[in-house]
Amino acid sequence: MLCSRPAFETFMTTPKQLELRDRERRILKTALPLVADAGLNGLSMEAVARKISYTRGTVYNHFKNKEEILLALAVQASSTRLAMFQHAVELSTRTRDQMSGVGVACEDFVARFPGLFRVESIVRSEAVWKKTTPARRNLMQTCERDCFNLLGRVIENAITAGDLTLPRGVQPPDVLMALWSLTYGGFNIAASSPDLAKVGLTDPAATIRRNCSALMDGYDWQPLYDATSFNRLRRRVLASLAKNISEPVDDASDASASIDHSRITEAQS
Amino acid sequence: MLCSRPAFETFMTTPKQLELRDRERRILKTALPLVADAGLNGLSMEAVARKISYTRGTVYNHFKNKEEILLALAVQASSTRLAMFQHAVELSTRTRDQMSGVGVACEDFVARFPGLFRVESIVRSEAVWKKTTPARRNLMQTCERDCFNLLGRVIENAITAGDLTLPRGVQPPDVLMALWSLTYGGFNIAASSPDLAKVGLTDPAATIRRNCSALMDGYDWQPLYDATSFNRLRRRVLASLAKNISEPVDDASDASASIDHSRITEAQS
DNA sequence: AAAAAGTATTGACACGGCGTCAAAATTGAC
DNA sequence: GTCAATTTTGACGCCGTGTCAATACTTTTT
Repeated sequence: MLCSRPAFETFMTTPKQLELRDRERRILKTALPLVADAGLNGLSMEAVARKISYTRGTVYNHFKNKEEILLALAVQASSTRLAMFQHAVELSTRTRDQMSGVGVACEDFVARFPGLFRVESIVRSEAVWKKTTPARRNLMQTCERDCFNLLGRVIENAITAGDLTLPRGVQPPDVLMALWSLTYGGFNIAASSPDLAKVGLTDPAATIRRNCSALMDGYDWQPLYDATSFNRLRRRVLASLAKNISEPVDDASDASASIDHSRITEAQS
Repeated sequence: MLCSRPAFETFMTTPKQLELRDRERRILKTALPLVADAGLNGLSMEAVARKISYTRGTVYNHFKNKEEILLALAVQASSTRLAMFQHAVELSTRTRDQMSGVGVACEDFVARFPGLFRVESIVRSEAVWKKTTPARRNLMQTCERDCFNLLGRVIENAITAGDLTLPRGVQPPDVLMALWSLTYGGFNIAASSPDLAKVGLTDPAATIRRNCSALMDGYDWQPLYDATSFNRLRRRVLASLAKNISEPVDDASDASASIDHSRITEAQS
């Protein structure tokens, strides 16, 4: 996905190689539901191996440990979200609509790939970094930075276009952090507080939507929120995402370093 | 803490009983750093038992499994935060200051008890609920609801006092959710994205502070943000919290159902 | 087409944590 | 000091991890 491999064509594509790649996809596909509904402990090399009818040893040839699998899933999550954000940005010309579109994409991501969303939270909260390879960690960080930069650019464009004027002392990253916190925090709360309805929050996603709009309005980002046009934009973005973005587990085509770490060097700070 | 036991005085306080209670505190005190720096997997009954110089069996007499320990820690986190929020609210008369004070308290909580904050995220993201007893789960939910209600009341008071007028379609819980998302999401992002500084966020806590103020300003919550008076309020709240709120692990005095579940009934939906 | 070289797969091993339970030790009431 | 009640213990069976030498299979070489 994302950074497409230089068109090398048949870069080592013996039948066996293909089988291995396919198995890697199968491993991830198998692992996702395990993590999604029982957390990191729900994922075991044992269970994955059994489900794909191989021995544990074989799974260990693909991933050094279960944290690597988790991180690989997190990379899928991040890169899928990034693709959706990019797509959403491209669908509009006005900066405010671009950012609103990103919000819609975010909501769509959570709704369509709840497992991947869950994985992201787990990766964030648990101590997985220490056990993973630098290669995959970098992949993850690159993804996150790309995402941050993409949205950062939208905000900067808004400023140069005159749609947005930040008050003294507030920088573009601050605004970005606000929107990011609102959606990330919001969806996390929504996903983990079963009875929000009891305290008056019947439709958390709608609340998050409104809050993001309120914040952008608060910063006077033009054109200000208007229900009708927002909903039109929303439908447009959702339709386009549905057409263009598919289940990420099907294209782990370049999960990068996968075979070559049978014996990986430990050298790293 | 919180709901103090009816002043029964010496309600079963043989020396042994005291020893048991004390041990419960020791268990939690021992467990916290384990969870805090290695996640749920870093916490093992084994390790806890060793550290307090008892056998695993004894620890199992106090907590049915490690998830119960985690949840007990989460309850401490929640109730401590609630106490801090209540304290912050009581320190001001104007509703805007009360809510700003809560923000300060929130920041103070994260700064002073990072382990407890970490525990909260883990409890949220991992599948612990299924393995815990209803009693403790209820304790947790009560705590969270109390917190929600406390802040909800502040917002409602703001409306009746005329400090805040919500636009059509926006309810008090929505505003609450916004502030909650901003802080919860923000501190979580700050805690788990090591290099925010590289993307221009050198002081995440300050950013979160600003964002909350911006949001309240966006809703035109009077009196609007003013740097000088905000900082004065902030210092006042911090000072008072430092005096009045202490390390929570020292007073697990009523960790409720603790001894009586040596053999707990499994009956529950 | 057969042998050699290179890979992938396996299953057994040592280890460590979980949760249970009957037996032993301790406690506190009389 | 005795005895019933409670607490503590350690050993058990189970499951998962991560490693590795031996085996099985591919691919390349001749």
